[in-house]
Parts: sequence; C-alpha cells; structure tokens
Amino acid sequence: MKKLIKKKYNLTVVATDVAIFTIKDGELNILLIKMQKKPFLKQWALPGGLVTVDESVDSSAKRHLFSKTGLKKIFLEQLYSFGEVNRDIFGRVVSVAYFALIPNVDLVLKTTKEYGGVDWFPVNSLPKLAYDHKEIVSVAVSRLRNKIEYTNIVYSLLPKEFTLKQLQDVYEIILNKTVDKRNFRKKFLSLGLITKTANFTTGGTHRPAQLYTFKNKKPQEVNTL
Amino acid sequence: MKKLIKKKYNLTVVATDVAIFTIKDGELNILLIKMQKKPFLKQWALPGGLVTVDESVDSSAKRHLFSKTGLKKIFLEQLYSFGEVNRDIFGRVVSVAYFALIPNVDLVLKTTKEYGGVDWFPVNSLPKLAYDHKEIVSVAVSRLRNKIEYTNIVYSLLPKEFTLKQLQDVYEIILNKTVDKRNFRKKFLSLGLITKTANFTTGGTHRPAQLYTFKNKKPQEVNTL
DNA sequence: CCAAAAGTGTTGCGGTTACACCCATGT
DNA sequence: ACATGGGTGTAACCGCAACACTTTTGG
Repeated sequence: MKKLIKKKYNLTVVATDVAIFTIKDGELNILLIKMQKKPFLKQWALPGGLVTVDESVDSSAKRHLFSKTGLKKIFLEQLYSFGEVNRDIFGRVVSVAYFALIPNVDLVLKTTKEYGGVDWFPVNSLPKLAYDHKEIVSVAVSRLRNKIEYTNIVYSLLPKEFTLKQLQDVYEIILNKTVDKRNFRKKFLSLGLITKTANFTTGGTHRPAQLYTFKNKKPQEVNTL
Repeated sequence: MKKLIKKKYNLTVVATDVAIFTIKDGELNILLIKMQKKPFLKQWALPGGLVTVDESVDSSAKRHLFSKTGLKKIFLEQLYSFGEVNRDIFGRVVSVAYFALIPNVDLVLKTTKEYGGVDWFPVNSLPKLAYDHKEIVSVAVSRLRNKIEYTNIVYSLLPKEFTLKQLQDVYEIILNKTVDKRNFRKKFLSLGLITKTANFTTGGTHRPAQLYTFKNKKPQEVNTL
C-alpha cells in the first residue's frame, strides 16, 4: 500500500515559469534563457524552476523573476497552470505560469552556469521553444492583450515619466493595430489615471512633448481602449 | 494519505479542487462535501483530491467532478492555483482550482466513505469551510460574475429548453441586480445565440412562454450584458 | 372576470468614431 | 525655411437605458 501510494503520487513536482515582457525597439519582447542540457540543448525556454517546499508558489515565481532581472516590486500575476502528463520529459512536472511586465530600461540580464544565456526576443519572431513553452507564451500574450484593454497595467511597461505618444505606441504594439491620436488622448486623459508633470521632452527636432506620470501604480479595472 | 507523503518523503503534492455551481431555489448554489477527519471534522469543503501521476491536472478535476455528480461533458474551466506554504496542514499541497457549471436538474449526489455527506449550499450563506476554500469560492464567484457578462457560458446553467424569463433570472441571480425585461430580451435575441423551439411552457395560470434553446454549446466570447 | 406572468417599441443620452490643421523645436 | 513630431475640436453615428400597456392562460 505504501509502495502504491509512492508510485502513484510522489513523483509529481511543482514548478513555476515566468513570461517576462517588455517593449523594446517598437516591439513586444519576452525574456528567454538558453538551455544547455539535452534534449533541449541550445533551445530557448522561459525562466523558471522548481518550487521549494518552504516557499509559496508566488514566491517561487518572484524568485525566478529576480534571479534573471534583478528586479523586485514589478507587475507579476499568475497566468495559468499547465498539467499535462508528458509536458516535461524528465518527469511529472506541473507548472504554474506567471506573467510579468517591466519597463523598457537598460537592464543587466543575469544568468547562471546552468544556462547558456539570457536575452530578449520579439514575440512575433520567437525561436523554437523547449517544453510546452510556446503554448505558455501564447496564453500570456492573449492575457496581456485582454488586460491592457480593461485595466491600467500599461503603467508597468512605461518609465516613470512618459509622453502620450509613448503610451499610445505601447497600446498599438500590443494590440497590433493603429488608433486615432485625438481619440486616444481624449479617452485616456478623461480616465484620470495620469497627470502632467512639470517636464517636457528635449532634444527632438520638433516641438517638445508634455511628460505625464501615473497617479496610481496599483492594478485597477477601468476600460481604457 | 497526505500526511504519509509529507512525513515520509517531504514532498510537495498537487491536488485539484472544484467549485461546482448551479442555480437552485432562486439562488446560486455550490456543491460541498462534509469532512470526517480532524481537524476539519464536520466542516464542509470543496470536492477534490490529489492528482495522480498518470492523469493530467485537467483530468483530475474532471474525475473529482464526475465522482460527486456522475456528470461528464459539462462546463469545467481552470480557475486559479493556490500555493501558499501552509494552506494544508497535512503537508505541502498546491491546489489547482477549477470551476464547473451544471444545469439545475435533479441530480443524485454521490459520496464515499471518506466523506460525511455532500450537499448544495447557497453561496450567500455558506457554512465555515475547511482549508482556504472560502477564498477559492470567492475567486470562483468573481470569475463567474465576470464571465457571464462577456461570454455565453450561461448555457451551462440552463436546461436544454428554457424561457427568456429563466435566462434573465440566471443573470439577475448571479449579478445580484435587476435588469429591464425589454432591454434584456432585445439585447439577448440580437446576439443570435438562441433560437425559438416549437414548444411553450404549460400549466401556469398565465400566458404560456416561448421556449428557446442555445444554438451552440461551446464557450464563445460575446458581450451579453 | 380576475390574477399572474408573457410579450412588445420608442425616445433621449452618452460615448465612440471619423476626420485636418496649426505649433514648437532643431538644423 | 523646412522637416519633424506634438497638440487640438466638432459632427455623425450607434448602442444602452428608461419607460407602460396589451396578451394569454387557469381558476
């Protein structure tokens, strides 16, 4: 009986995987790490790893996020759990996937000896991914597209101060469609989520742009677009 | 069983819990089972249990749903995963919660010797729940409220043929607000999700009501209310 | 004939969409 | 002065909300 239980239950482990997004070079990018072990040698994968017995699943996701980006206190939300029997060939792994949004800042990406590298990739031209990570990315992108339309999470992708143009660009990149400039500004300003700062952009060969900042950096539900 | 695993192998295990909803006596009800073991003796909990090594997490949820209701092929969707370290006092258990919707039919609920009973409870007057199941129910109810507004999942809560009044009642019960009869009918009919059948209600001391049926019993995204 | 629920249209308001020109700066 | 992106208003349209009376049946 004990043996039966062992066979039947104890081989399953829990992991977390994190889809970390940023806007870079006018595209939505995701952070990937390069595998060094067979059978995924030189393939790319989402950062992640096992959940230890003494950490919560949320903490595990935070830990993996921090280990690659050095960032804490950023937008991180549970996405979906993936539990097919054969999704990981090393054994039975149930993965709780998360997605994170970080502003486009120059960031020193970190890695460990365990991996062959870490880099950003545009979500529209991804390399072949290990495991079922292609599916996870697909779910993450859908979720991001949905949430940007009825929440204020876009603040997570922008620097502290930003122009209305930058804001609009983020929407256009993520939704993959153009929006009318005047309508966009009217709508977004009427939401009351952002306020003018005292500052303007400098240096462009054109009229300086007003810089804005988010009043609130807490996730809220409000129809944006 | 859980205790054995924790003590002996110091492992994290994966479980599923299912929030099964139906409309009953004009209220939203949820199915609960009665615990027979300390420390939750005589407390109520969501149906669920461990994921075996040879079944997917989805299959596990389906299995637990079937074991209590005898139903297959009903609406079942992953809700959220709960992974706090101490959420289960028997050991480290990460639970993937699901929610299910079943029509209000007379259903013979089943249980096993492991539990002291199984019954429906209105979500607005629940008994004390074991584990963190109160939180799971709360997340499930929120999700249901949200999804009923932008999908057609309401079909899962109604019998094959139903009146517009029944349909409206379901919305009013779940959203906990009244809606205008004429606007509701106009809106819902214009969505094209349902069609008239050849049948009418009989027996009431009033004008018979047209019976309708859903064209499609697949989840779709369409703004309903 | 009376009670009880079914069924049916119109109007006003508000939000979304479509659309084109002037402004401030650097070179 | 010219090239570049920043910044602004108005009118048409459409979906949503508000609202009351007639119909059909059973008792």
